[in-house]
Amino acid sequence: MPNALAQRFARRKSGNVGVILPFVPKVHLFSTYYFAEILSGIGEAAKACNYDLLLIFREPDSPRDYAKLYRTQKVDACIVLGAQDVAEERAALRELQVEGFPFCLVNQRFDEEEYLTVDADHESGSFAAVQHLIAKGFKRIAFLNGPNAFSSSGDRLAGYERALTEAGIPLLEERIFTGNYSRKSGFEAAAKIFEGIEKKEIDAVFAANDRMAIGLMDGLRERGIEAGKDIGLIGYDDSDSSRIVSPKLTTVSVPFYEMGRRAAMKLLAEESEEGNTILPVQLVKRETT
Amino acid sequence: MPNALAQRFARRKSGNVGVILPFVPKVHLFSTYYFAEILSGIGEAAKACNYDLLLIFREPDSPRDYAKLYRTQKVDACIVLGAQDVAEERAALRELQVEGFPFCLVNQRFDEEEYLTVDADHESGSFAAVQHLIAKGFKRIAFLNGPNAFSSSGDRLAGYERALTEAGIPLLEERIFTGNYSRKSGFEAAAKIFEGIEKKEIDAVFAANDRMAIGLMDGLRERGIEAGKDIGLIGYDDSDSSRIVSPKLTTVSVPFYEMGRRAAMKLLAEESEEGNTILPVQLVKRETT
DNA sequence: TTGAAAGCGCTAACAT
DNA sequence: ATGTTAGCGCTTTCAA
Repeated sequence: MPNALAQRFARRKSGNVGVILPFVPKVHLFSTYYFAEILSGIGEAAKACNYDLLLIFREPDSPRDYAKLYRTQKVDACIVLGAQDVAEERAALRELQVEGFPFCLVNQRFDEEEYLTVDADHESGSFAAVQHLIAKGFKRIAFLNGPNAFSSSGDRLAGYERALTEAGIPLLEERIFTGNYSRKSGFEAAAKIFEGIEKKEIDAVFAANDRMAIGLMDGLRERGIEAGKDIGLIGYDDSDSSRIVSPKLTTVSVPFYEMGRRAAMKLLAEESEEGNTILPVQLVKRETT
Repeated sequence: MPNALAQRFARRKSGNVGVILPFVPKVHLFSTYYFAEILSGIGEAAKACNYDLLLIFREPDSPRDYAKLYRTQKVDACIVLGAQDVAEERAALRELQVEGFPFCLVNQRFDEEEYLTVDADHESGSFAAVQHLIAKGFKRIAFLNGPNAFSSSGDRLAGYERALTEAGIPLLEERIFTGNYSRKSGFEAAAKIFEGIEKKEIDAVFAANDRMAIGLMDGLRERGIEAGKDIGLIGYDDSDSSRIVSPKLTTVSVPFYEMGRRAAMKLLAEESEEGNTILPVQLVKRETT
């Protein structure tokens, strides 16, 4: 039974793929459907390619020294989850690129850069969601987006705008709200969105993820507004919660598991695709529309 | 910047803690609150002790050769999640013990064995849950348990029995049902439990986890029975879902994060406790009771 | 206190 | 094809 440590040392290959997990304050990290699915997908691919999975928990204070993982030979490649478009992240990723350390981003793009990326088509997903609301007769559609440090937020905004524009519905600044993808931020957005509903300026909401949509549902319910009855509501992710909540949430299904799998494949498989992969998403119609 | 591979090779220490994850068919593994929380807790402790986390995804067909992980020096210690009391598992763990390979079980005990273990007090949790139902005036309390390959299932049964016995309520075999902790199995149990409700033989249900409780809620709703109104219902785990579902589920909160952290500490910290650690759980009263 | 050197268990290059 | 050996980058022991 060969000693993997000696083997890897002699080969100068760690045999590990690192999975870099973002720090999510308060919420224990994996409590989100999102990471869980991606991680499982990565796990499948890694196993198939005979790699081990090293989990890297980022910390809030510590610098993002991703390159160190490669220099110390802890990993041969990394998958970066929850990367954000902020200066420090850009610098850390750029360093990897310059040094030739292989990595792949999941669900995040940096448009000017030529990074390996696996993303989902959030522009189309948002377009389909908003188009569905329009088809259901809603005309004053608000949008509760996430922080724009995530490319998916920009993609969703673009899809929202395109759907409205194609339908000839004016695009109003005051119908766009920003949360941080947490349930709490959705709950808090209910105050302002309720005002809009009262003033007949909002008759439906498209939220950028299920957790915010569910928080919003709760916040509106406290004010006597029932999603699916008094207003239309669509979430995003098709998480377990979207099926459990009542009324059941119309949402957009994202192939997170497959995204994780493909990201790992890009790094580890023999013949792998280059550049950016974009996977399709799908609207799932339920009771809130 | 020292080469960790060379360092570990020279020291004959991998610097890795393995986390052995059970294979859960169909359901992508982490989609459960349970593992997510435990894993985060392990991550915190591992980082504090300067260990890296190696994720080991078990496969359905492959044998449980845990010892190989140590022999090949992939890990220095392991935390076993979702261990089951079946022959193959017992043999694999016994081998680790005999060889002196350190490991810790989470949420599972093997009573005759002296393994390092971190568990929660499910007997007390179940007792409190059933006692609460009794206090609410329910008298014909059914129990939807999980498979008895898990020690927690046995613990919960014991708590259920003790609460009934102390209240002088007869223990009836036909009020005990078995699922497999999946939402689907809860949903399916609704058929038989509905019969019991119809016959006035059941007026409340204690389910061994939230997912089964929620599946049961849905199944009963299809038959016109509303949890919290027509029957009492208690789940277990205090997962996110229990708060999202409506009516909100009364449940038992388990410190999964802390359990993971403590398990890792037992293996990695300088001065660490021996044997079995049992952490308290807490009843969380919500709308279904 | 500082420095030199053997050796960890493999791989890979080379020689047979 | 098969066997031999240097060397991977550290740690640790032992000598100076």
